[in-house]
Amino acid sequence: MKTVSNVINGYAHVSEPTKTRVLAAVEMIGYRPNLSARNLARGRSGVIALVVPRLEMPYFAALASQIVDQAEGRGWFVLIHETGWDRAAERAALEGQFPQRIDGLIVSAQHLRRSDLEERAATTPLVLLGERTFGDAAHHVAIDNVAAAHTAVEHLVAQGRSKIAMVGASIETTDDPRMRGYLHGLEAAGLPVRPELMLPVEANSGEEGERAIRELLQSSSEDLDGIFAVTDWVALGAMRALHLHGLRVPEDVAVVGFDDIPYARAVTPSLTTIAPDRFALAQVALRMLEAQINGTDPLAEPADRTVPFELVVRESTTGYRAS
Amino acid sequence: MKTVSNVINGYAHVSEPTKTRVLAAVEMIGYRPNLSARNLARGRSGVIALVVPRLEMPYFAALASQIVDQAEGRGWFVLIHETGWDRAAERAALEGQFPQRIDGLIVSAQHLRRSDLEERAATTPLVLLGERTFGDAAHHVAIDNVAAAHTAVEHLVAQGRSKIAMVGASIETTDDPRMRGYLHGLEAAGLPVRPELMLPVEANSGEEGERAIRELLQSSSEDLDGIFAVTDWVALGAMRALHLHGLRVPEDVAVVGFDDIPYARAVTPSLTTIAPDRFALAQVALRMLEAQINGTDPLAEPADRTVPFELVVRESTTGYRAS
DNA sequence: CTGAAAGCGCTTACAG
DNA sequence: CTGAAAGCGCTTACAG
Repeated sequence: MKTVSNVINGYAHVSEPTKTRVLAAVEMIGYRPNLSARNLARGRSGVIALVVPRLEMPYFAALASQIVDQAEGRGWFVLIHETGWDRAAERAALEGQFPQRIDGLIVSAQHLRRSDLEERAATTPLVLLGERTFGDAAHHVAIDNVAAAHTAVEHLVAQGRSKIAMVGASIETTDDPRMRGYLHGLEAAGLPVRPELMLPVEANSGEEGERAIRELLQSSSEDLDGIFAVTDWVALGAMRALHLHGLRVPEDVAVVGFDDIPYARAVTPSLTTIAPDRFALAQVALRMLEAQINGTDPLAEPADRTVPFELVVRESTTGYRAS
Repeated sequence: MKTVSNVINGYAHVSEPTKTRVLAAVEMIGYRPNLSARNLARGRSGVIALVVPRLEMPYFAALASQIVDQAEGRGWFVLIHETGWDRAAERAALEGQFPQRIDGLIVSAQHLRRSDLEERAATTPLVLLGERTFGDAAHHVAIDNVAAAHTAVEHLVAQGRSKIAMVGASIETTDDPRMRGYLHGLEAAGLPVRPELMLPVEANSGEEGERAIRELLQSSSEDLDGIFAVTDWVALGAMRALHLHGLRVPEDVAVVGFDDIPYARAVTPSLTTIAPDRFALAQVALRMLEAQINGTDPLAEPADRTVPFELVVRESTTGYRAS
């Protein structure tokens, strides 16, 4: 019994011939472990939860797709749970209020604050995703958002743009990393910071992006030639406002988005954007979770980990090529 | 023991006072059943698989989102599995080759044939989703695709369009329901069928949609004024080709898509499309699966079920309204 | 290195 | 209507 278990679980201390015999038997009868039983015996559920605002949003769908794939390899199931951008729902998820016991939790938080994490009662292993960092309050994985935003602005400057607006929901927060990257980018190019081009919106939606740009264009100062949108979705809205105002992309105004959702390459003009390395994001998040669950490094402090990103240049900044 | 179990599972034959006492105790100690143990005892895994080509595609993400939500209410987990549009992967999924035992299977098939179902060895309860029907070879849920395509064409005709192309991957199949709806639509309007406007593509992708329309425009007969695309994704590609050719949507050519993915309302112009009732789709699929799993109607023949759809009219057919 | 035994938390005949 | 007992398929000290 124990020997077979040792072989199945890849533990040491099994003689080579015995191992071979066990494996042959496994092969012959087509044995596959019953995960319910294993989890019952181990006191685990075998399930991790992935909490996202809305699975329907392509960025989260793509992320979920990566996590599902990679979790499968570890014998974990992924319970996908949606918060609908609601802070209360995010806090509830933090406390592990699921219809099923959960071994770990990956949360893509939108509204969570540091205090939410400090007040957290649940001890379920947790990894946070997303733009905001929480210092040592939780394990966290993301791209370097400051550098990414800087890169986006740098690219706009390289296209000869100098009046570059930024649109996004988190813009009023002084320490928002993407805004800091935007400011660094302007500074590095020797461009002045123009507060009237910093456009905060209620939410990172297409509707809000459209409204922000429309209002800017309708106001007196119409002289912008570049837009950095904090998500592709916002960028699509911005492009709609430009179009309705009779401005061409990129001839009049160049646009850069963020996320590289599938539609970024399907729209006309296709969208230049920041593409996070989603595979790495999923991989690192799962590793951090695994380490916590197995207690591999129980003393390890919560850490911020960074994964690569890439600027994908498309038509919204460089125009149409001959086809 | 048995009594508590009866109460928890909502079985009959428990006296009212006893029931109240049990429930009070449950409440007090915060008892929640351990699903691993329950499933082990019941000989189930508590997991159903949802097989889709690619979760990243917004249509499937939206569908998955519905199914995940509604499955949760039944105490089921959803294992999401991707086939990458590969027929072999779809067949493998049919045989239940998962890393975990599965109680049931919902498959959104792209390339499956009737023979694949007839040859199926696995007996895991199965519900198929998608355009194609399989007669009595399997349980199946979908919208009435013939009627939906007919509605799309009818709408184009109502906008004064008469030279209406259809673009899609399944178009060469004579019995493709959307093509039949397209033909009915033309016939009902007294319009001639013009084979040169029926554009088959390799896959329902943006790239293919774009290529098909570009080639049509480059050929001699340039006189089209309407396009019915079998998916929104294909429609986006078609709009790109029109744009690059200097044609305006909808002034020169009106476009109708299919699926109502989130981006249909974010693009410029926003896309008129067929919106399947996704909630109903998920609901019916789960009910059919549940009936099979519980053997509620073991004698029931596999059945085709239909759920509602709706035409959502947007700018790609009626133009921009004053904002 | 390996076997026998207990136990994980449920469900389900089986008595009563 | 309700309790005692066995069993679901694993894992894990515990002997040897």
